[in-house]
Amino acid sequence: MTIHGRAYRLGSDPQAAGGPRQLPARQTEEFAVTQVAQSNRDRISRRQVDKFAERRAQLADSALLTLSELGYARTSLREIAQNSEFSHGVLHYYFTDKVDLIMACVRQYKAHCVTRYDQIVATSRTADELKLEFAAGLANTLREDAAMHRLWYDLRTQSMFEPSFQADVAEIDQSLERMIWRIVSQFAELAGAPPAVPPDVAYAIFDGLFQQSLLKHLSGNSEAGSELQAQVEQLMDKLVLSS
Amino acid sequence: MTIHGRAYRLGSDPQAAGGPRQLPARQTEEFAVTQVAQSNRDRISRRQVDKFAERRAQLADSALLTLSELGYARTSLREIAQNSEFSHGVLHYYFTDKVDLIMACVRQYKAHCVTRYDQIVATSRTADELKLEFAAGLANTLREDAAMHRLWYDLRTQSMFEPSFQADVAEIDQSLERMIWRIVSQFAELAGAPPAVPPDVAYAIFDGLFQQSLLKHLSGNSEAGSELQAQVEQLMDKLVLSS
DNA sequence: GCCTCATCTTGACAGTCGTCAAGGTTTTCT
DNA sequence: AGAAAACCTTGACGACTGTCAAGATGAGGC
Repeated sequence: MTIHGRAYRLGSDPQAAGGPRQLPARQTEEFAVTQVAQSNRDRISRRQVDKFAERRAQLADSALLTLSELGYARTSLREIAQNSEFSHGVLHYYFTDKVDLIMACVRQYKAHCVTRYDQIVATSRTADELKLEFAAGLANTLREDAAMHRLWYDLRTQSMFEPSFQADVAEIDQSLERMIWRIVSQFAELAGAPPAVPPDVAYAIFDGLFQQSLLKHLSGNSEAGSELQAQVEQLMDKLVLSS
Repeated sequence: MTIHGRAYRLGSDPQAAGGPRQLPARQTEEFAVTQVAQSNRDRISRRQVDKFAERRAQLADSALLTLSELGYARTSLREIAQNSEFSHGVLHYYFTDKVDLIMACVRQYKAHCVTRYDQIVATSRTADELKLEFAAGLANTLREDAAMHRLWYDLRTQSMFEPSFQADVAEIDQSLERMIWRIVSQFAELAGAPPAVPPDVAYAIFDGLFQQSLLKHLSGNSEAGSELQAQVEQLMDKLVLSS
């Protein structure tokens, strides 16, 4: 009756692959259950789903560390498991396959990353303040989270070869574009001048700058961070139309 | 006496790993050879070196095709050999290991790529002409050589993980930066205004734009090429200081 | 307390990987 | 022509890969 406990992909639910066992899916097939038993079962299965999703997140988090250290090409499931507190079998229990795991990692990454500058956007009172804080924030994450950033570029490039990565990667890329646009448009508003470039161009510019700086930083150039900071400060002004 | 025919890495020669057999290296150890015999031997070994380098180039070319189709993570030496007209053993005859092969590919790529716009730079008579031709050229190679470009981004990202890739990748990236700068500085000169950004920023901007467009193109957006073209045309004017 | 099911470990499978050695084939030199 | 060296093929090795099944372990509901 019950699948003996392996993760499986739910056709309808593209996200967290639907809880432990197929309990939530099975409910609809059940016949004649009392109202109270039904709601009881709901409560239970929801708890199970939560636990399942929690461990998935925990494993994805751990996998992110390994991936960011080795890169996609050199990371095996066994290596990921070894850097977690579980054995390699668990991965196949919580993820249908490697792609499923990697995608969970990508989504986990997004959660960490995408709201990074919203605080700055919300609190900055002048265009200059926003510009300086943004530049400093970029330089800081370049230095602090270099490994994670290179993983993002790695996975994004993988999506150019692996169609199964495309959808999720594209979605994150778009939310990064929106993140950048919140900054640029707010900067333009504070400066009292319209933006000089559309959202996708603004994102491409900062993404290109950041990637170049990351390359320099990871090849041992310790000035890459402050250089990026200066570049961003000088560039921001050019992204709004001066009167 | 003679190594039985395997490729080996020469400490002094970082490039094509020094010819067939160790002949060129052995000459210095020889004692008492007549002048004519020496020059004769030179002629011979040079021909052998040429042949050796030729086949290396041929194999690297073939490998580039496979790599650009599958990406670094999914390309094996056996797959590369299968897409060439040789067996998998030859690769180990002409290349010391996988890294050696990949680096040969990267250098091969550079030869194809780096002078792409020099013709345009040399013949354009006005700033507008240069701008339009450059934008059209970028859009064209985006469509025609998409697979090769994604491989470049793949390998460049690999260099963030693999230190053995760093030197060669950095060198190519710098010559790409110079390529872009030849265009921008010539554009500025024709426009009669100084460039608004330094070389590294200019390169980062176009690289970012191109990479975003490549992502869109490879995910099925058939407008990516013409969008890139329009973006570049609009952006070029902003890269020189208007009076 | 038992019983059930979720969870996790262990071990194994069929492949594939990079590498290398032995030997056959072709080219080159004398 | 014969010898030597260069070139290429074949087959194998140990290690590693993703995946999966069988079973141990543990917690929760009755």
